[in-house]
Amino acid sequence: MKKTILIFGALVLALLTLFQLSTYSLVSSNTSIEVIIAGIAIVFFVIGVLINKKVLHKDKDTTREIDHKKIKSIGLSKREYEVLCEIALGLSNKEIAEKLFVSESTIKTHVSNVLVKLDAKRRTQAIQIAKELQIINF
Amino acid sequence: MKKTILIFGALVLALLTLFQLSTYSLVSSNTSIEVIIAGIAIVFFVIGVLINKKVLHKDKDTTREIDHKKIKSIGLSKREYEVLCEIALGLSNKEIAEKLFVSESTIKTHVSNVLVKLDAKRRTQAIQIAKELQIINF
DNA sequence: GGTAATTTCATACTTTAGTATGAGTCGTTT
DNA sequence: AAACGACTCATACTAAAGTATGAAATTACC
Repeated sequence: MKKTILIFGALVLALLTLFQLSTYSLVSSNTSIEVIIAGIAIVFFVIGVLINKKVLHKDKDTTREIDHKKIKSIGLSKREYEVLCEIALGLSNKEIAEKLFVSESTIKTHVSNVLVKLDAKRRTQAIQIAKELQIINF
Repeated sequence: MKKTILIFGALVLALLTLFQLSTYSLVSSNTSIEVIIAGIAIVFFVIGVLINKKVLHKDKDTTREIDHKKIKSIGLSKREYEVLCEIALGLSNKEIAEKLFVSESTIKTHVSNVLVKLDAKRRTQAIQIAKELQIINF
């Protein structure tokens, strides 16, 4: 947050400098009017694009980044979360068991725990809920 | 596409007019230099923001809009697609049957057809595949 | 008007998913 | 050391999901 304020302040300063420089150049008539105006136009155009990009980029991030704090607050263990991710990829219990080198019984236990903690009745519903909680990537 | 070119042309024209107007105002000294520069700056800033917004908006649309043509090319019927969407929402066959006012048998038939057409072994995998094909919203 | 595709439903069956319970192991914490 | 949480596994069971097959009604299309 402090960084943002600092950058913003520097930007304002730079703009004021540019402003003064422009008026000075015009008064002293060292440079042609068109060049100054074109320069101003380009600079502000770029600034507009950059600011807009930053704002929209933040939006995209918040909708795609996974919320690790929420995972803990829900009470999902590391292994349970792993299983949840594999479920979301469309794997069966047997396939998950083979992928994680454990028995299918173990996966069933994990799945049951995940369903309880996410308050879901089925694995498909768990996927949906996990997505809404921004716990998994989609 | 023609519309875009037309708008772009109009924009360029408007900018040139503004440009000429600015230089004229400066030469005739009817307006203060600062006001003109500030005006130019604001106009180009806004233009930059708008253009950037349009470009990024298009990106978002392409990643989120569902591909109706692909649904047809896969061979999914209207009802089968409906069922697919309900599956993605995490509903069971029974719940889907109640929501669409048909029997569970019917839903099972539709689900089987969907799985074959999407080349999926399970409904969870069907969700994943449908997502990759940009057939359903996520 | 006939044909094809869609939608509907049923029955019987196999497979997968999910629940309940109990228990052993391992690492951490107190 | 004892207690705790996380991970593992098994067995036995119930519930859903998915397959196969056949068939009737509806709709769409030529």
